[in-house]
Amino acid sequence: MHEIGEAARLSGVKVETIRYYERDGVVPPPDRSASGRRLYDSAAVARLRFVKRSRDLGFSIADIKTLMALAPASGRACGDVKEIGERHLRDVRVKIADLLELEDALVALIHDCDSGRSDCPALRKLFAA
Amino acid sequence: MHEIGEAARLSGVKVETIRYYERDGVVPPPDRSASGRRLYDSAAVARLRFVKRSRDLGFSIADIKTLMALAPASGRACGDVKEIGERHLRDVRVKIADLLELEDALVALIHDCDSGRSDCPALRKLFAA
DNA sequence: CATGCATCCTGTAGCCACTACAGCTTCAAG
DNA sequence: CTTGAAGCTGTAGTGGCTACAGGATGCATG
Repeated sequence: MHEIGEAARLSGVKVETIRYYERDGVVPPPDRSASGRRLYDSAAVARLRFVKRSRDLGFSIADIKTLMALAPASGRACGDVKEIGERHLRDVRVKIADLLELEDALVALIHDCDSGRSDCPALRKLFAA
Repeated sequence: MHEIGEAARLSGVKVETIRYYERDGVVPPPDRSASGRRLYDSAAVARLRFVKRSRDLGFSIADIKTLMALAPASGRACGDVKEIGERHLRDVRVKIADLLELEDALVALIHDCDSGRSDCPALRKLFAA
């Protein structure tokens, strides 16, 4: 059994964030010690790690709740997981495409800028009709 | 002189967002009609368009405030603008790199998933120690 | 002149996923 | 027995909007 600080160290989720996840219903409320401190067993720590990994992969809290609910299920689960993953993958690819366009636009924007210039081409472009 | 709705149409910034920008100090408070309605001249509309373009390019509100302040200045301005643009460009490139990694990780995650499977490899990976 | 409807106004609350206090209690070490 | 770290609850703040509620105004029609 681990107190919240150790659970944080073991899972990579910060203490405040763990409490937030509990409030938000992402993870179930853990047992408490006689004095009211949260006590996490290894399954609870594994759940926190699951949430951490999923967040690092960019899944929303809503998606993670769904994934957590699917975890103990069987049969249909894997297809549902795949669907969530593929939807997220599509979102990520859209974001990448957007950012690549953005990159080009930014390069073009500041291309002719120079510290000595009195008439800034970037500002001009941003202000142009 | 345009009321806020027309200013919104001309600039591409939504009505509520224009009011938010005013509250936040991104754009100065415009003149008012006798009955208290906001009235925007073409310079004010141009400022809104400037903010819109900059936001579309991913600049933060804080950066946009700086850019707006630099706009009327001369001499040093263009170098400062370039600096803000380059910093933002670096951020964008970091985000692109992160998302490309994420893309790979997601592909790997759901690669072996299938709707018929009872043991989901994605969930397994997320739960793994 | 009255009615209706669009548009405007202010002020406040909600979104996401945390993060950061304030003010308190508990626990282990010295 | 004191000190300091770590725990607790509850609330407010972050960015950049968005969405009401509840009212006033302005313009076209009957």
